[in-house]
Amino acid sequence: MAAPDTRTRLILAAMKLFWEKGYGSTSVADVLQSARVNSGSLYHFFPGKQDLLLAVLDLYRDGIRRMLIEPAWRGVEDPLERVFALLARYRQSLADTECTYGCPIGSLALELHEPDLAVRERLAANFAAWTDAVHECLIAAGERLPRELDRRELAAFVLTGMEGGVMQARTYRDLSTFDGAVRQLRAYFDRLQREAIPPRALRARPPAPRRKERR
Amino acid sequence: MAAPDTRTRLILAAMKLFWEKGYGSTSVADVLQSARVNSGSLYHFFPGKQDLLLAVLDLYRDGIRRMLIEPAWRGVEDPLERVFALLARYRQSLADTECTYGCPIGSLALELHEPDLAVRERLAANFAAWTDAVHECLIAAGERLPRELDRRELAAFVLTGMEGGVMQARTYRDLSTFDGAVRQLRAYFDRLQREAIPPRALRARPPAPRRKERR
DNA sequence: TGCCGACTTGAACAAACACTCAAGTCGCGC
DNA sequence: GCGCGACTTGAGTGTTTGTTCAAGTCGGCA
Repeated sequence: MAAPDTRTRLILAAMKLFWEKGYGSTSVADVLQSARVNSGSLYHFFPGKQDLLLAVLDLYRDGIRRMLIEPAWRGVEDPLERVFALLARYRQSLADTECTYGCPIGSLALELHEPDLAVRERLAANFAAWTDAVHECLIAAGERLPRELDRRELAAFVLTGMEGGVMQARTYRDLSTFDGAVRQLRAYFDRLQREAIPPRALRARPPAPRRKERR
Repeated sequence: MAAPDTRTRLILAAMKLFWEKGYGSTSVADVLQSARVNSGSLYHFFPGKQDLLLAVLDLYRDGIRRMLIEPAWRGVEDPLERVFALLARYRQSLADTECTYGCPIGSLALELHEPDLAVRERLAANFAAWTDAVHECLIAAGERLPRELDRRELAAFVLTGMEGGVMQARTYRDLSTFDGAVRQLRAYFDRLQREAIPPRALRARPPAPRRKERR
């Protein structure tokens, strides 16, 4: 593992700090210190602090598959379980940090009230990439979900549930609302599946398709 | 309407600015200018900026019934429709501001990464008051929902859906994800209700709910 | 060897920040 | 009229902010 060059060191340091402290509360000096870089170098690579944020958001987006989604799906084949495996990953992140760090994109999305178009576009791209992954699962689930169900809308709703759950978990410093949100989401999925089962095949569907069953 | 005194003028100005720009991006000078107050007066009433935030959060909490929930429920008697009337109010707020201002509490909850206990407690109290209102509705719905349903958990899930929907609406600058989240939430509620209907009374439930009905 | 452009260094900058304070105004009880 | 405490005034505090820049290092190429 070669030592990362200055530019990526800056992006990685900014990524970490924006996640931990938010964008506004992270000073350029913080980033410089954490990356062990002088200010001149930063401004050699980036016109300003906001462009550093753009690079961070681009890195999130480019790495969302390899760093987030694929690890979450490893060992989970059932497409609907993959949706919940993704949520479990966020639960783990909350648990590891005593409910302080949740979804970096969501935090930034609500923190930034002055919405430079470039920033908003990248936030949206990150949300879209996340939603796409869930959407794939819902499509792969095929007829286990009602035919007339809007799968894209449901995928976005899963993101909604994750972000809202993370927000409450962080505020209460307690995982139980996050768990409750996941449980309600699962209850909804269960009902959708029950409804989608064609009557003649009722017996053919065991309660849990594969892997561990949890409620 | 008497002119508000200095203290409340400060709180109201801060409330507006924190909503529009967030806490970190609102300077004390902004508040002073907007409230037409000198800095000495502010520090006569409040030890510091954060205590101003505490006062704002207390005001939100104290006014949540009169200013938010009761207006949303006016003219809506059906308890389950009241849940969606509350969501409709947030939709209106997003629509009125071109999807820039959503839920002030949610924004603050994700913006503040350094979580002074006092601030977090008030954020939590605001969430709890909101959830309580929805909880009341779910209890008032009585047997229209499954008996074994955890009504408190579902109430928190409604908040989850609202906050997540607001977050995406703001990011995409588009109401459609918010609407989609509400639609999915309604689909879940519909299924819960359908399931709760005792079989012998199946014919007694018309598609559109009116006031509370006997089973 | 000499030169050039890519990159680094770190002091310096003005603006913005939250906050302080000595001086002053004002209404009210005596 | 007097004194006192509540409140106001606004210039001033020191610090932190994002950003600039002249000077320097260094590797590769002619």
